Amino acid sequence: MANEPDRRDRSAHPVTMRDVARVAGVSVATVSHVVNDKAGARIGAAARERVRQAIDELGYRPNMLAKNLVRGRSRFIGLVADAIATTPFAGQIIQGAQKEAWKHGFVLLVANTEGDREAEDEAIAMMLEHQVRGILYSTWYHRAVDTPAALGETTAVLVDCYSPDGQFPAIVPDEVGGGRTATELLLAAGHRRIAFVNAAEPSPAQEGRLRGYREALADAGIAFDDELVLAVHDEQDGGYEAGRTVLQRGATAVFCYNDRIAMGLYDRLREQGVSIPGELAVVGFDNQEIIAAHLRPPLSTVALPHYELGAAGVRVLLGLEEVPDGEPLLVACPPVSRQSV
Amino acid sequence: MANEPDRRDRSAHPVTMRDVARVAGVSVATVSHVVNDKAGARIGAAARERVRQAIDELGYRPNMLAKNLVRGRSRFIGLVADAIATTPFAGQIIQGAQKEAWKHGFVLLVANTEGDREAEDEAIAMMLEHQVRGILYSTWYHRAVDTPAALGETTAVLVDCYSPDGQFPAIVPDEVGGGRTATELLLAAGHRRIAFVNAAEPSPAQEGRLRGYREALADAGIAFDDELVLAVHDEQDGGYEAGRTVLQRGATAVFCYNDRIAMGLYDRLREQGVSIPGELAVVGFDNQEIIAAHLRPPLSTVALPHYELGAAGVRVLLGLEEVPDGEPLLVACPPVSRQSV
DNA sequence: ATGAAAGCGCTAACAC
DNA sequence: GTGTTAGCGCTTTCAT
Repeated sequence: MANEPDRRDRSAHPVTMRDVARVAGVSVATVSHVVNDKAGARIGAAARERVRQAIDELGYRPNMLAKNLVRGRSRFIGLVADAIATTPFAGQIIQGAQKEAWKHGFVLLVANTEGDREAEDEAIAMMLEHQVRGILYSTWYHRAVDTPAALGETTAVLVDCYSPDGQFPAIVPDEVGGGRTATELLLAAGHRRIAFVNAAEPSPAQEGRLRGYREALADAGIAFDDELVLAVHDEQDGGYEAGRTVLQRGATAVFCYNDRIAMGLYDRLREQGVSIPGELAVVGFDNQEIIAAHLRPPLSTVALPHYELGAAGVRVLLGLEEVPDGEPLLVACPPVSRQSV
Repeated sequence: MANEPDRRDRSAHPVTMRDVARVAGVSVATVSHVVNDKAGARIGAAARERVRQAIDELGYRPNMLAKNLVRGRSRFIGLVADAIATTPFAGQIIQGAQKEAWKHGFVLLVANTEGDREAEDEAIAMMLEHQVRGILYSTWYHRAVDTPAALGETTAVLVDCYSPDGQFPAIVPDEVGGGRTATELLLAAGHRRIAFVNAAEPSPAQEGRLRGYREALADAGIAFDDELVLAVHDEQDGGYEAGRTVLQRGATAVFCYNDRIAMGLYDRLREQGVSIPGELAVVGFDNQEIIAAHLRPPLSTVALPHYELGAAGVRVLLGLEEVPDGEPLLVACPPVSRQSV
């Protein structure tokens, strides 16, 4: 009785509930009941035991396709992203969404579209055909989007983006709060002449972070000095160029729009032999692990909450969390203190 | 006839084939045939047209759950990854896999496990229940893995990792070739004293790249000098420390085990005022976009082919591509020339 | 406490 | 050419 061939691992998986029922000497209904631990149905301990045994004797696995079909809805959540490969950000969104989805018994269907409208439509159609419970539409940086029409056919939630017409619930980082946090990191260290190297192109981040910077300054009773805010076009190169100006204008600290700008700035400072944070304190934004944690000295920064954005996205999608009226839901950007302040 | 409410976008999607059949005045079989453009079945142009019209009048979408159920297999491919969020690498694997899967009409089911065995088992079980066609098991850096038992229940392919017992087909980067490529980049620029700052911990990458380095040197008729190969433990910090030694030993070029080591090395060189590539040429490895493309000067490096790894993974899984006997399939690491050589 | 039967939306023979 | 029919694996009344 020990050298029976083990049926458990054949590739095709034709072990159905009926097989289990036959082996256990019960009906499929009974099997269904014990498999799902149905509350209402009382099954005798004996039968239950026989079923359990048959199940692992045969290596039975429920067939979700059938299960979902009969229930009319699947337990899939679609996630369409515009740039999975280019940044680590999308990965964090996926990760957050996946974990939260799992927690509620859902599975993620992922599609990358590279921002191509046709690919998006195709992805959404595919998800709809799979009867997804809803779709998370996400971008890798915070911005306004023009959503594909097909999104309207299901429950959709925008992640790290928003539609200007407020058609869908949206979840975005709190840029203003983040700008404030970054500035406060510097303020708390006693700095009063704090420069801000901002991006040049307008965006929710560019505007929001600036506003946060001004608010923090105002709260600290420091007059805003626009000599101290610079706008750069490139990231690393811009930071490098801005380095000199910042020094000339007598700043003792600088808040960089993002970590990459800080990275360029570091280069300039190193060349000029100015020490961080001794002679100039710097804080970044984004918390791009690869950069921030490994610059010399490690960069204090403010994190973009991508993981949380993804997680909140599924919560909202599942109706577990509310979003304010027409407004996007704001997720806080927490400070990450390292050694540059 | 114009103010009929548009049924197209109600969230629940109860428009079935039967509805279409009724509206078009045909049978469901006919609808099925036109929807699937069945080769064998000849449908009259008139009926075909009526069906088409009914379809978009009602906003009908096929129900994949039902379709897959009746066919016995789904068109899902599972991808289990150990670190989606921490590096951009996983994103590239996902992206490659997703695109290739799509091309063949498959959809990706993604699960992140953070390397936790229990999470892996759960993920695999879930995928199996969804009747996936197969599973891609991937890691974010090239290494040997001990595969979860449940993988054996389906077709599995290892991506960026391999099982020592060769139980599953595996696809990994060609580290030796990559090491060679990196070295040749330097050789081609006329360098003869080329240092190699390697990682200290043994790994396929650590061993393979070193071998490639030696082979390239040998091919160029340059004697191997072990004074010129350094082993560092940390990445950025290690590179920084190694900088001095490299200079002392009279190297005119250096091949860094990865871009992060190169990043640390850059810092040291900048401090000592040595110019790149004028006084010292450097090449990295990995092609971590964020770092390599934005260092000053931009770093020449060798790319890890994650995208291709993922794509090849699904091809192998689908039986579209063969892997050598017990060996992993090697994917080339192409050079990326920027300005540090 | 357990089983019979209907049916989820679709495909695939096989009739007509 | 097009319709009829029998399931795919499962859940779920409703009987017994």
